[in-house]
Amino acid sequence: MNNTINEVSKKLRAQEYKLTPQREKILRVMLENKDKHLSADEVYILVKEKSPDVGLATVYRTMELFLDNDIIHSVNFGDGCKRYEYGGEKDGHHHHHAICLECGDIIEIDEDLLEDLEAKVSQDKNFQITNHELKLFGYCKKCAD
Amino acid sequence: MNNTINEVSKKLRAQEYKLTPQREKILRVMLENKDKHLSADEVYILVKEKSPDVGLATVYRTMELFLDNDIIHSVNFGDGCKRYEYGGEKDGHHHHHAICLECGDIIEIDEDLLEDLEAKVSQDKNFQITNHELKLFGYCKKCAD
DNA sequence: CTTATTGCAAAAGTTTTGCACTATA
DNA sequence: TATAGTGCAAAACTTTTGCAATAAG
Repeated sequence: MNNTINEVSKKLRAQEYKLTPQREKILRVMLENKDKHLSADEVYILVKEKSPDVGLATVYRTMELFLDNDIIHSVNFGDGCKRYEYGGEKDGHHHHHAICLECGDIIEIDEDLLEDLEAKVSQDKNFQITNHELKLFGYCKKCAD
Repeated sequence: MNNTINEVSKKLRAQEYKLTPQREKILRVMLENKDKHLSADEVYILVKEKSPDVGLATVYRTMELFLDNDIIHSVNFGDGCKRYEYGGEKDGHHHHHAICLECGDIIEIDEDLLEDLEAKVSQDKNFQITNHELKLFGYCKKCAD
């Protein structure tokens, strides 16, 4: 993890940004919650637990900075706020989500499986695809009728 | 179009809801903008042009009603607000979107092409899929390098 | 008449911004 | 000591809600 933090620090410095103590704390929270989809407020609460003197505005500004520098990416599940996950867009196409309409559980789908579709769209529509986002809605094992 | 309005009216009455004049005006705006993705505020502005005495709260409440009754569906492009499009979820899996990162253009993709992927996910994860949402990001013909 | 629906204004929730203060190179 | 970064509070936006007035069966 410290290795990752160093890499991020380097990436930021390359763009003349600093990895300040606050930003590092926020980054640590993102790394410790790689599997979750945290809202800005949730990040804020988690950061506050260990460092009570970090402001919510700093969290928002840091998320924006991390997004711009491709350190995190955001997803929107339509629940009223943006959610963030460690890992940039340019790290390649990332995983999909299956969202249970009953219990709200989110299942990660690591396989890609969109190559054929993308090939067709790129050809038919003359659209150069750099990334994608797929959400499947339905019912998980527990909740299926 | 009047035909569609009658169908919606029937659908609502079946659930003991009325197609009030306000709701009909909102529905007309949705029908006149089938190809667009309107925010609540944009719908409000369009409705106001012809009927200045309709309130924004009514637009929000009507969108909720139309969503519940599968008359419209919503999409979220991460720009700070929900967007709505005529046509329900249950009308079958609907089209995908290719979003140009340069000019913001949204290209509709009518083909589905996700059957194989869904079959695999449903089997591997034991997840019963009822709908999906796919966004492709990249560069359109005009903007491609 | 009785109940659903509406408009308005207020409230709630998320995100952004202005500004004075602080840390840091 | 310049400049980037921060915390706080205020503002901006989207969405929801309470409530009295209205409309419609």
